[in-house]
Amino acid sequence: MSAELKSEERSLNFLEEIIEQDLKEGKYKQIVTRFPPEPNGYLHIGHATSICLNFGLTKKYGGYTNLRFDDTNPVTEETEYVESIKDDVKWLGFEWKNELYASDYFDKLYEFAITLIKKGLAYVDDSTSEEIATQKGTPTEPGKRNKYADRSIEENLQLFEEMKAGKYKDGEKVLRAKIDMESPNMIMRDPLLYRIKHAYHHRTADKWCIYPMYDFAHGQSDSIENITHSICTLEFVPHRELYDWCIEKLEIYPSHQYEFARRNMTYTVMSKRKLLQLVNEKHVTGWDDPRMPTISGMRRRGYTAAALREFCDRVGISKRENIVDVGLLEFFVREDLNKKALRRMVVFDPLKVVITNYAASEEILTSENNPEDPNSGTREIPFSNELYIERDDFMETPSKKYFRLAPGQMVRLKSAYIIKCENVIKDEAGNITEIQCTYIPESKSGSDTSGINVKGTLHWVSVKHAISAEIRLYDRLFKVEDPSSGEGDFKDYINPDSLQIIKSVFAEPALKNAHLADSYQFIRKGYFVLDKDSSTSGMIFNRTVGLKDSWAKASK
RNA sequence: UGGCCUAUGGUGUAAUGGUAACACAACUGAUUUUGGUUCAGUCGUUUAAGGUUCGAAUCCUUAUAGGCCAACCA
Repeated sequence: MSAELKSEERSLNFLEEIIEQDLKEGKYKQIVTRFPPEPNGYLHIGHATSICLNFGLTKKYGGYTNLRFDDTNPVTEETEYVESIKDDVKWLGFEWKNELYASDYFDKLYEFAITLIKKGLAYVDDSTSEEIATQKGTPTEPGKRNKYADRSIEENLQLFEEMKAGKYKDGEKVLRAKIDMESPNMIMRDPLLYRIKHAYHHRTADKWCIYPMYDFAHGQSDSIENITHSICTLEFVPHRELYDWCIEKLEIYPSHQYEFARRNMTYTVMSKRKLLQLVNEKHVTGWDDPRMPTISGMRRRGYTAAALREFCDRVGISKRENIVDVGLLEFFVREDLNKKALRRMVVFDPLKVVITNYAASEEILTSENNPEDPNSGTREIPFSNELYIERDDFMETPSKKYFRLAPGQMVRLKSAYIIKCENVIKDEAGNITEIQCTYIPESKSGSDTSGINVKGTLHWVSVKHAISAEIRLYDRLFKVEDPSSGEGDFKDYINPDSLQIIKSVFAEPALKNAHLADSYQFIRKGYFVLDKDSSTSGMIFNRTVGLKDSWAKASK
């Protein structure tokens, strides 16, 4: 409820303003958007921004959003990608009205091309790609039209028909729009509409050997679907002129294109080409490697859909170049997980503690599952006279602000007793092998009558009850904030320590029942989630994100 | 040497001609059986120069900086 209040207080972004204006003027009864991925890679956090935008807008203003695969280039597109994209959109929590494909419109698009030819607005060009590039001029010099532009409508019709029939090899001919070779906008210098590709298409198979270019497919697809607001990223701004030209000449439903700045994030890369490279060259284990900025990677890492949605909403959109701090995303992940994650105790680097005055062999203690959520219940934790604590929770000669265990000092064991360090045992090499402590019986958690106040509380695990698990600690994939902007190859900036594996940690028994996709907070350690690599023989946990650690910062 | 887009704290976004603000980050302090959470506070911003105006982050001009455009990619 307070979240609703907040969103109402929040001001409109420039697209919401446009839409509210359109609605006010009665331009549309409802708005229709689309999310138009090309199935040539997995979706990343930048796409999540677009998804939240497109689906969020129609949810807010009434209308619907289509999922449309922009599959006009058969050589890079695969069904695997189609499936992953659908999974990701669903997981993010959105429902599309129609699942569509640009390839659904290939017949229609072919008709559109014929229409343009008949209007004298398109021609078949026999030039090579090099010739076309040369004739196009440069941003500062106008281009020149070649002789093929003079072909008759009849000839163009016949040649285009022959292109479709497979009479020509790849690259032998193209269909171009006849617009303006001298336009200051390079896109308008007789852009290519169709090219020949004798390639198998993931949906139309071998039906076609000519395929429309983006500029001749996207706007028309929008138009066919009656998209009211076609939202894309800034690099398509110059294409808008052609987008509008096609709609005007074809006299079809006038969809309109609006552009916003793509989302960049620190310490990662966001282009599908680069991500594909990381996958292909095995710098990561796959598209869903938890270090990847992909939606599937983040999901596997333990980021929640709610956190991603909140991130997209709260960061907002604009038209300026940006690189958002990955720390902001991590903030929303922590904010969400703090409310939801069950608390568990896990010791990563064990140091044995023996309670010398503990007479019973063991007892069962209870602890809250999540202090932030009273409905989360409690769990049982076995306690005994032999425990593990974290090695860095003990210091033989502590610094002044060190609140943890040290000779003669007392600490609280979380949900258990206060203990006092009496003796330090070392091996011959001088390594600490064991800490001997006494406990304060009347300091039991929940019924503490000891009157003792301690500054530090430690997590712990009973030695004989501990279960084992593997832990994967992830760090940023790159060492620098913007790997793409530096000199040289972005891969030069890969962080060699982005994955640290701890083969065996000691966990409290309650963790045995961990489920995939359940998030846990390992107390004082961070948020973790069970990885799909886990088997019956061993559990593997991914670190989603660490806890804020002001002590680590202060002690530096 | 063409055209287009954009410039607000460290970062991301507001303010729509009328008091420059919110979140994150950073820093203090309080609370705390997680050095977590929570709470209170501090820090710091309109690229520059002109112009219009009673009044400009906002409108205009110029400059500067960054981005995009010369793929048979999207």
